[in-house]
Amino acid sequence: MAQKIQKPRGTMDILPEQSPLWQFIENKAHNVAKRYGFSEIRTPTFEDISLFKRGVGDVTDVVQKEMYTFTDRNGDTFALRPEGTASVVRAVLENGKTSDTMPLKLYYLINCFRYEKPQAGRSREFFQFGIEMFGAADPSADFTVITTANSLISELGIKNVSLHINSIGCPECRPKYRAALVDYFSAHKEELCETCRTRLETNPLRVLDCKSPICSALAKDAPKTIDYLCDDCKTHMDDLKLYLDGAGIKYEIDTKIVRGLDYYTRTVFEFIADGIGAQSTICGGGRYDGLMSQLGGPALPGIGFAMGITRLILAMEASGVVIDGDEKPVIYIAPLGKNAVSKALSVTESLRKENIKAECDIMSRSLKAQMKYADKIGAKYTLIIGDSELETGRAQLKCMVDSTQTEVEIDSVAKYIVS
RNA sequence: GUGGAUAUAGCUCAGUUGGUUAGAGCGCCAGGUUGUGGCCCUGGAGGUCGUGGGUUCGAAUCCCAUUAUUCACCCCA
Repeated sequence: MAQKIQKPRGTMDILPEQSPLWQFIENKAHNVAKRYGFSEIRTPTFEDISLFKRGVGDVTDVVQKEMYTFTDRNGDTFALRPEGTASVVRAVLENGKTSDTMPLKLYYLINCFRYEKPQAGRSREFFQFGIEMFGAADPSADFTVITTANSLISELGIKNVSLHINSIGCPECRPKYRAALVDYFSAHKEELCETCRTRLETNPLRVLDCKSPICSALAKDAPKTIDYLCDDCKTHMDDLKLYLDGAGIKYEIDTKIVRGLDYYTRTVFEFIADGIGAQSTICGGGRYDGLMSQLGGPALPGIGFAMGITRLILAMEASGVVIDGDEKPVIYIAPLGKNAVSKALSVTESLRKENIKAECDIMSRSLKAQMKYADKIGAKYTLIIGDSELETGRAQLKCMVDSTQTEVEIDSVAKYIVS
C-alpha cells in the first residue's frame, strides 16, 4: 500500500458534520456586515512581502518569524497573508477607492497563515472575518465598528463575552507615555521576568499584559495610557464612552489592551470570551489612522476589527449553541430491476429540478438494503418502483415517519409529498 | 522557539508482572426465503499496535530517538 500523506501541521479539514456550523457563521457575518453598511472585498491570498513589512510592522513577531514566504520563478518574494488589513488598504489605494464617497466600509471573510505552534484556538491556517472603515475620524465611527462586532457575536449566540477597550494614544502622546512606562519599569528592572526585560527595550507596552505574577503585579501600578493622552485623544475616548453608554453597551476600560500590530492608534478593543482556553480573544481591533499614509496613500483615518472563526466556534460551543445539520432528503426512490432504474433516475432528476431534495439507489442494493439506507439518511418518503409499477404508472408512496402507504401516480409524485 | 501530556480498527477505548494467529462497543458492508426501514440475530471487511532503532529466546507492553496530536508559554484573531 502506498504511504498516506498527512495534512500540513496546523491546518484543518472541515468535515461535512462541521460544515453547517461554518456556513451558519459565514452567513451571519455576511448578513450583519451588510446590514451595518459594509460591502465585501476579496483580495489575493498572497501579497508582495514588503506590504506586510511596512503595513503590519517590521519588528512585530508576525512579520519577523511567523510569515509563510516564498520566491516565485521570476525571483519575486511574496508572503501568504498573515492578516487582512494590510491587503485591504493596498487594494483600496491601488483601485482608487480613496476617491469614493466616504466613509468607505468594507468587510472580508478570508483564510490567513502564520507559522506558529498550534494550540487551542490557534492554527497555522486560520479563518478571519473582518471589517475596515476608512475616512471617518470621529468616535462615532469607532462606535459603529464596535457595535457591528457586538451584534454578530450576540447573534451567533455567544455568551460570557466582555468588551475591553483602551486608548493607546497617537504619535503625539504615545512617546510621552512610552517614556513614562520605561521609567517606571526600569526602576523595577530586577524584578521583571526575563522576556519582559527584553520587552522593556523593544516593546514596553507589552510588559503590561505579561502573565507572570510579578510582572502583572507591577503592571497594576504602572502609568496608564489614559492618563497620558493628549487632549484630542482624551476627547476621542470620552466621546466613544459616551456613545457606548448611550446605547447601553457594556464595556470595561482595560489599560492592558495594547494590540500587537504596529498600525494601531487611539482606540483599541477586544472581545474576550470565557472558557475557551488561553487564546480567549475572539475579536480584536482598533483605529489605525496612520496606516494609509504609511502605505503611500492619502492620510485617511481607518478603523476595523478581525474575528477568528475557530475561536468563535469555541465560544459558541462554550455557550451551548447547537446548529442544525444539512437538510434531510424529502424522498428516496427505490427501483427494482434494470427497467425500473431508468424510470427512477428520471423521476429523481425531475424532482430535483423542481427543487425537491430527492435520492435514488445507485448502489444496486436489495430492496431491504434500500429501505435501511432510506431510513439512515432520514428520507421522509420512499417510492418503490418495480415491473408492475412501470406498467401501471402508479406506485406505493411510503411515509417513513408513520409507515403509511398511498398509491400515487409516479409522474406526479411531487404533488403528494409534503416537506 | 521553550515546556508538559498523549499515540492500539473509520470513531471511543480494553489489552493483566513482556508469552502463541491483537480484542470489544459503535460505525461500515452483506445476509436472516419469494417486493418494505427502525429493534434483534448471524457473517464479513478493516490494524506491519505513529515511525525508526535497541534490550530479550520472545515487545502493543521495557529503553532511546523521531514524527504527529494536544495543552500551556511566547505571540495573536
